[in-house]
Amino acid sequence: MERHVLEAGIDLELTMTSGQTFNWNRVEGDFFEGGKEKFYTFKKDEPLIVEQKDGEIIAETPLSREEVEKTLGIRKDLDEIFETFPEDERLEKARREFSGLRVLEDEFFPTLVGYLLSPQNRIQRIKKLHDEIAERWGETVQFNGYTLRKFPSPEQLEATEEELREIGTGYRAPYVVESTQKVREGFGPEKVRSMEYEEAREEMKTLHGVGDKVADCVLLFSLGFLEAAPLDTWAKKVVEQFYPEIHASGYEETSRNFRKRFGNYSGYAQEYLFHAARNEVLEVD
DNA sequence: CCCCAGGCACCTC
DNA sequence: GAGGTGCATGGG
Repeated sequence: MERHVLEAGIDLELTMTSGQTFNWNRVEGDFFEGGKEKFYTFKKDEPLIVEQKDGEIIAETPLSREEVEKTLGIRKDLDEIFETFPEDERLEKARREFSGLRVLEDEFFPTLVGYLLSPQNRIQRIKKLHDEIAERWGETVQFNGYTLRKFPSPEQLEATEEELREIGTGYRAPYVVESTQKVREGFGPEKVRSMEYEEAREEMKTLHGVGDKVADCVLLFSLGFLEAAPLDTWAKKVVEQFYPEIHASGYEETSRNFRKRFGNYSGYAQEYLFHAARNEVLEVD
């Protein structure tokens, strides 16, 4: 893969395709679309933020480091983050291989729905289902001659369980129906954000379809909890194989051990290890 | 036909 | 809290 690392130390291509986000789309070779009226282009190797309103482009701004970071929700230098980790050859190897991989802070609701669809599913298929929901319930956005769909708001996503099953969500359909209902009724990210991490995870788990792992994903990828380390099948394999002293019988205890070892940016450690394992830079099993 | 995929809810004990 | 089971769907 051709790498293009921005001045801010972000490899957008790598980050957007790493499996953490379902909210961004490639429009043509070099475009990504966000959930808002903002778009990115790398045309002529000049990264731009393109902002528009009602289909009209109102601003094309060269990507300054600050703007990139603000728009993507990145608040911390990668160097500073890695400095907080203990000496670790696997993390260092992963970083050499995937430098520029960052953790984004996406919008809460689209992220929540994405991970509600994630249990026992493939990443590509989660993305497909996420797009299908946008297609059926989201409003259209015109951009530079393209017609795109935004992911629906909780109010717009008035889908029945049967309708969601029709598009192939399977047994996860009621997760989306019931959790969307709770968000409409006031379950909001603000309250969760104000909590301490472990309390926030418990709060997230009051939503139907949100267990430990999905809670950690939503906390890490949309609510700014960089200590949240989702222990998915890949992370578990890495832990069992390379960090047996961290491994415990239950999710909660393993999570505690993981955070004890890797600290306040455990989410980053997980993301690099996850990516390394999934791409066979770390050989598991 | 089989097995598996960013797990979860629900049920026991 | 720990441990087992059923679960929709699609791809290999």
